[in-house]
Amino acid sequence: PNGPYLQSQRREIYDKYVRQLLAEKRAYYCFDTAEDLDALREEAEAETGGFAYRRPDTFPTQADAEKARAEGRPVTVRFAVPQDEPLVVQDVVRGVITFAPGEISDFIIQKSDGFPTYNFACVVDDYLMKITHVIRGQEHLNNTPGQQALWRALFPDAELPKYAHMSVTVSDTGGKLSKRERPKVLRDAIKQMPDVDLEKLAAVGDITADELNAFIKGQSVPDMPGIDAMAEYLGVSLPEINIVDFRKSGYLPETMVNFLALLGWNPGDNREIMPLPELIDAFDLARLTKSNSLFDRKKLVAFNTEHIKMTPPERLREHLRDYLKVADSPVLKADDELLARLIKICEGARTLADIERKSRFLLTDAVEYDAKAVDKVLLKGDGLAILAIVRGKLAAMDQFSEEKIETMLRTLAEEKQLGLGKVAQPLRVAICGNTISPPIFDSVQLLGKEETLRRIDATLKEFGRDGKQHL
RNA sequence: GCCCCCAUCGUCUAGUGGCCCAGGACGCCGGGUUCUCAACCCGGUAACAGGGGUUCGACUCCCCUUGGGGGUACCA
Repeated sequence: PNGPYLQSQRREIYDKYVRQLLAEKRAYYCFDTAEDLDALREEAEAETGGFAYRRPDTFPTQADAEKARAEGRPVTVRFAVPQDEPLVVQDVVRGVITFAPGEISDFIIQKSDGFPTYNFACVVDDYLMKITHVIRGQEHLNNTPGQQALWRALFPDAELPKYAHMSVTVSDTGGKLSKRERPKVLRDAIKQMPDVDLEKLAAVGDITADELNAFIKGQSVPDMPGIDAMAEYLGVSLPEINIVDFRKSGYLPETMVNFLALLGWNPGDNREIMPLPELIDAFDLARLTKSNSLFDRKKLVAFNTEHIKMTPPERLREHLRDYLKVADSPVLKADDELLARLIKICEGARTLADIERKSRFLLTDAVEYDAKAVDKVLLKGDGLAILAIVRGKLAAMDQFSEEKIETMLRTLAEEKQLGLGKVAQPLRVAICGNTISPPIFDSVQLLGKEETLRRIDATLKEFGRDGKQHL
């Protein structure tokens, strides 16, 4: 009810408060160009102190401002920050923080294009929108004394909102967890690949060869879609940073909320894995942590495993479907019933991507053989011979249920005095091309008798000398 | 450079002067279970950054050092 919420639509509101400050001599016009300010900063640096804008003894008048504007000089408005006493910030997580007089210098509240700066707009907005708590990252702590001084000048009778400055989540490579990490990883990867086709790569990223070159040299960064496309083309996996990255990697929304909540906060007991309602109930501003935290992806995966286990089946199915859409997976063809079944037999999966990976073979026609798996399971030892026997047994079955398939395979293994693995693995590689799949009995049953036999035959033909070797 | 914040196992953290030769979780290591990958079960490893104070007693309070992070824009 306090809108409009677009800054461009709130210009009159901000202007009103700027005029008020100007009239009260708590703000003043400035006509410095960018070059002027650069020079001032350089000067200040030479004197080893920090830069502080020097307030003029007498403030320019409205007429001065109009004249400057007419002459084409930039006109900005600065807030005259109270300099007679320290600025004290009361922070919910950090307590009392004192900034010495002079530490916060007069900052711009209205830009030369007439727009308010963030530090001004947020104060006006917080007041008008009746904000009670300002909860943000530590990077804003140094803005706070200025903002609060502004609040007191503008709304002396109104109580300040509560301020809570949270710790920052840092990356294992040092510094804030930042979007810039993705391009950086890609750039380093490209440098490691001497014979990459740069022309093709630029085309994939939808940028020019020059732009790609500048990117590799570290002079510029293309937009994210381009970065993503190039990474995919090169087979480089980028660290997840944006929330969509985590979605694409198969993490549940519940996992992200839970994990992120525990970075810089804890409930005070040993609880970690919590469903959303419990999390909300347990949350308390007073338990925010002061020190920075590092984003540990291994622990994230563990959290996701737990959340996949505790999410109700129907809900998990919806999450899976969302994931499959994002991943553009062939498994998307599966109906609700099949998806539910896949979730069930993939029990213990760590991410939705795990489920997808294991289920793929059911929804694709061509089997992609993993060379290592074929070599180890089929070519070395009696894999092919056993597979031929299994084929015969499967072909002879009239009831094709998981139970019957299990009984058959176990009996066969016993007869041949082999571990079940010796019998199951060749079959697994034959139907899905690698050694990773749901339990073999379910896998075979879901594939169906006809298709299973077809794939076994194709495998025997592809890798067997005559396809009729015997044990 | 200057200003601000922070400092317990590898990581996230519990701990607010005696309950702590420091608890939990993830990881890691070892073992068990097992048709693959996971999951699961059992066990283990591992920390109060350093130095000064204060106190009968410091992980806990104070100071310094060191280290990490943030800010230093007519960006948000």
